[in-house]
Amino acid sequence: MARPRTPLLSRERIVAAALRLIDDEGLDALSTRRLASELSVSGPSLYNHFATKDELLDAVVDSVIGEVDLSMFGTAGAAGVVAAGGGSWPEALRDWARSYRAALAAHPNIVPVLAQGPGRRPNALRLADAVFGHLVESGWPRGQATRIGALMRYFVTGSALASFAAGFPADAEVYDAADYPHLGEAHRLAGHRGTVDEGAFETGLEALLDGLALRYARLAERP
Amino acid sequence: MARPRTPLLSRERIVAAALRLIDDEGLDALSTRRLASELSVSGPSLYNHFATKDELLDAVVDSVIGEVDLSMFGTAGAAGVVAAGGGSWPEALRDWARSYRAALAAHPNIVPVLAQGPGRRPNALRLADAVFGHLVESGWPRGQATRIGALMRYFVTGSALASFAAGFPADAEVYDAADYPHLGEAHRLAGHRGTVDEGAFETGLEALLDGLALRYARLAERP
DNA sequence: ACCTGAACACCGTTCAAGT
DNA sequence: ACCTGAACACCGTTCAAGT
Repeated sequence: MARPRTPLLSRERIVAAALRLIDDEGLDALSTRRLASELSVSGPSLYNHFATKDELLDAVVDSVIGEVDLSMFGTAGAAGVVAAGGGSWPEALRDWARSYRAALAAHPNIVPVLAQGPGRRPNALRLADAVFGHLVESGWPRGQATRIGALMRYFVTGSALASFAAGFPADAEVYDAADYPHLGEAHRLAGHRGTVDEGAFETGLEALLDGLALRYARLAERP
Repeated sequence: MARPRTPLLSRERIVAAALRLIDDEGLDALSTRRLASELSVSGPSLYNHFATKDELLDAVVDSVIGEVDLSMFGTAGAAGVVAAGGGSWPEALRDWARSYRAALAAHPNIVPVLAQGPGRRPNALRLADAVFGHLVESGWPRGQATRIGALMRYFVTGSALASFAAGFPADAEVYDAADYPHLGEAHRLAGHRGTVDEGAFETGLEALLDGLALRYARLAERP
C-alpha cells in the first residue's frame, strides 16, 4: 500500500497495544515485529512514530505512571495543607501509596523498567515533584523528604514487581520437611495470592507510616 | 575440536561468567552466543550444561541469594532465641535485611528476575524458611509472619532494583521550574547516589522495624 | 559425555522505494 | 508524511556429526 491517506498508526494506538502485549505475555513478548503484526502493519512502520524501541517503552511506562492519583497533595500549591496544621502528610502519603501500588500492580511486567527512575518522563517527574513538595511543605527537612520519597518508591515498586504468594510453587512436593522445616504450608500461599499480598502491603504501609510519624514528632522536640 | 579430554565448561564457570556479563552490561547483554564467546566456546556448547537459558538464569539468581547471611536466625533451631526472651527478632531482621540488600545491590540487573520469588531455587527457599521460622518462634502468629516476610522482601528488592538518586538526570535543564517547582535541586541527586540510597534504605528499615515493634507489643495486650 | 557447524524461526534497525 | 519489502547483524534452540 505505501502511505495511506489517513495514518494507520498513532503514538497512542501503539502505546496501548504495547501495554496490552506486555500485560498479557510479558516484557519479552514485546518485539517490534510482533507489536506491528498486532496492529496489522509491517515492522518498520513503528519507526515513523518512535525513534527506537526504548523510546516506545518510555511512553508506555509514563502512561502507566499517569494513572497514579496525585490530587491528595493539593493542586494549587499545598499552602492550605500546611495552614491546616501540617499533620495531614501521613494520610496523603497513605492514599498516594495505595493509588501508586494499584496503578503499578495492574501492570507488573513493566515495573522493572519503571523502577529505573523518572528519567525525562513528565508524569514520573510530576509525581516526584508532588510528593517531595508536599513533604517539605509539611515541615520535613529537604534531606528527609528525599529519603521518604525514595523509601516509599522502594516499598511500592517492590510490592508491585511480583506477587510474594505466587512466588511459592503450589506443588507440596517442593517443600521437603528435612530441608525447609517451616514451609510445610507454603504450597497453599499461591491460592491466597490476593489477600496475602494485599495484607503484606497494608501492614508494611501502616508500619512505615507509624515509624515515620515517630521521627516527625522528634523533629519538633530537638529542632 | 569436538569433545576435549577434560571438559572446557562447568556449571560454575558458566554461572560466574553470566553474572559478570549481567553486572557489566545488563540483563539484555546476556545472550547464549555472547556468553559462549566470553568462555571461548561455541553457542550450543552451553546446552550440555543447562537445558535452557532460563535454567541458567535460575542458577545465577540462586548463586546471588546464596550470598545472603542467615546466621542471625540461628542454625540448630531458634529455641535459644525464644528462651532468651523472644525480643531479638528486630535485631535479627535488621541484620538480615542489610545483608540481603547488600547481596542484591551488588547485582541490581538481576533483581527483576530474583524478585519473582523463590520458585524451586534451594537458596531462596532456605532464606524464606529461615525468616518465617524465626518470626514464628519469636511469637508472631503465622499469618503475620508471612506478611512480614513479604513486606521485607518488597522493601529490600525495591531498594536494590535501582538507585533512587541515579534515576534523576544530572542535567539541570530537565527540571523546568514551571513544570516541577520543587525539583530545582534534583539534578544534584545522582552525584550523591550512594549516600542518598543508603540513607533512604536505613530510614525505611528503621521506620519499618519501629512500626512492627508497635504491633508486636499489641500482640501481648490483646491475645 | 561434550564439543562443533549448519540450520530454523526469530530479533532491532536501516534504507531505498513507493504514494 | 507514512507505509512497504529487502537487508544486516543479531537472537534461542535443535540436531547430526565428530571424538
